[in-house]
Amino acid sequence: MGRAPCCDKANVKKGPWSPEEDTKLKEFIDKFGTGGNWIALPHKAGLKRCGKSCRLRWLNYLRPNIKHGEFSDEEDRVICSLFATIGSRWSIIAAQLPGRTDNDIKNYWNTKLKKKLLGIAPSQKKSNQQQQQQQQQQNQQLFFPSTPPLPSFPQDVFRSLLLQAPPPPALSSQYQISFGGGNEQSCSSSEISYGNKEQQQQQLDQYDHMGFNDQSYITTLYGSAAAAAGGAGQAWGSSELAPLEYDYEEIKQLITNPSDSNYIINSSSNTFVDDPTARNAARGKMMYF
DNA sequence: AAACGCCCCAACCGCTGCGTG
DNA sequence: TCACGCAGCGGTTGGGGCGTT
Repeated sequence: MGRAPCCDKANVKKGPWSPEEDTKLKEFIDKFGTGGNWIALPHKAGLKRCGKSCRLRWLNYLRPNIKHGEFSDEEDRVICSLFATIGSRWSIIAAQLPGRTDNDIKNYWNTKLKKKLLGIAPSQKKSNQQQQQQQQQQNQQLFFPSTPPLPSFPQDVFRSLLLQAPPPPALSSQYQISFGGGNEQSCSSSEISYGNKEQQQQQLDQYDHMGFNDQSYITTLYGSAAAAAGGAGQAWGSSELAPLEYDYEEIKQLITNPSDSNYIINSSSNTFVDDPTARNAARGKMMYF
């Protein structure tokens, strides 16, 4: 049996909000707040809407200081760098952009920024096959994005470094492998280089089989390193974003000196914590793409 | 002017995690 | 420990707007 519906679907209005409904909702919340109970709010406010719908309308449109309109280059940069690091965690990304909502950013990414990054002109007519090819290219590029521009790394040298890196003794072997990073939560600069060579080699082989290459690993590390440098040990919300301009020597340092711990973003407190459970959970999402 | 197709975005849907009894 | 209810989140959808034919 499924979950009980949050409201009586037959008696709630759906679709676009009218100005009158907006006014009712805004005036009610201005006066009484949400009371921490969105389900009860529409009834109290005299709205024939589902509580979830009210919440969404308030958060995405009515609440104060919402910023609409064009995204700046700086906002683009923040979105790109965070997407490269944590993937489609829109709420976390939105927390870095005052006035922007997760929905806004998600829409902006899906409709504009992604295409902008990939250099896709709008309204290009494509066959199904072309569309499939483009989708594959997009998947490959987006999880290992190339913006901001990545330095060029010698692939064989990187693989060699990766396999030679010493495992930090404190870490349990079951958490030692972490490739990806494009859409998982782990944000350690050096966890990619940790321990167990056999498992690492297996993972490398697996990624090779999936069509990723060593440049992808570099890209992954690049994103993770930026996040770790900017946020490790600090409250995520208050940390300055790290510059992304790591050169090869810096990346090499990060790989060969795995001195910091593994950090996972704690999504409720927006802090970095060393949490094996969370890390393991994040790992489960790694192959999602 | 009409038809068509694409784009964008507000809103919805369903899932997950957390708090509570 | 379990079930339940809720808030929050991310993916998806539908329809209006707009450009093109």
